[in-house]
Amino acid sequence: MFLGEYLHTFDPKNRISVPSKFRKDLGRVVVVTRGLDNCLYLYSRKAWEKEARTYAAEVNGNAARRGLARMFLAGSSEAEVDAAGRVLIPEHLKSFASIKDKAVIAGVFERVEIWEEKAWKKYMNEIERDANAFAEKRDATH
Amino acid sequence: MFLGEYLHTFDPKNRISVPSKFRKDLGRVVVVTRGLDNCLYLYSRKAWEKEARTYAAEVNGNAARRGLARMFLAGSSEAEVDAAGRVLIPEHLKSFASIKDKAVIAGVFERVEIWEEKAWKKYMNEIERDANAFAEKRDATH
DNA sequence: GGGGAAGAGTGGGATATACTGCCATTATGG
DNA sequence: CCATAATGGCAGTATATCCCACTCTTCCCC
Repeated sequence: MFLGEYLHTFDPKNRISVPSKFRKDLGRVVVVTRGLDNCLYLYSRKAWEKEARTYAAEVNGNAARRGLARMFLAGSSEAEVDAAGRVLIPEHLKSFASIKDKAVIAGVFERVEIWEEKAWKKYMNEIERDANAFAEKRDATH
Repeated sequence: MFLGEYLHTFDPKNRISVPSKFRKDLGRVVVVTRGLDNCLYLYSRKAWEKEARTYAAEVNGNAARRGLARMFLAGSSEAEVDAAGRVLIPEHLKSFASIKDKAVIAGVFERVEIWEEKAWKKYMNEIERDANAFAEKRDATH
């Protein structure tokens, strides 16, 4: 279970350190992929496989499902957490999330998210402002 | 299981190198064929046979199935990965995908796809733009 | 409160490997 | 038999991967 938010910086080789509190649950092998709202998702190997299986079943589905499956699967990158607790993020994922060097790493229960610093702040401001309205909408679907 | 995306370039003789991470799973003998959305599919011999069998069962199906089956089966071309990790792509397949020299090689779980660089970028941009909407829709089915 | 130690986050250098252009050798066909 | 194309191999360059080193904070013990 991942909680909290951390501000870390990429080194010149596109590596970023995983918050130490997340390391145990993430394990040695992790998977990064494109996520919604222009952030990156970081999963433990096991958690990722669960997601991946549902997408893998859709690579021959209709255009929309096919597209999402490609975005998720081709956007995935398996990486090992190195001895210093860092993971390597491929260039195309880093640029997908518009990250230069500062990034927010946020724990969202069962997955970890990586956000461009300013995008995170902007998003959080909007959410806070609209929190009540969101709660109403969300409630309506249940 | 193939994951990730790579940008490689064709040499003057229509050969392109397979990302090193894909080589083990693809094996020495591979099959290239026409795919959906104007890209090429690349399979290991074994995986291709499995796909081919499902299409073969449809050559007498309705017009749409018949068409897909012909496109897939007639478009197939067997190739060997050479010692340097390259495969030769027939001219007619290369031009089918509108490839000049730069191509994106994407791992999509059980198959590999080869896209013209710009076509891939354009496609991904569209998917990204609509991703949230797709996810909403998909969510509604659960 | 101060000092020390341990852990966390960042940076950099060296070796290995991947990719690709080029050259040689073999096949092909006129 | 020559010309041209196709295949296979070599080697240089760039990139990635691994490992080591430093700083700063935090926590604990004295």
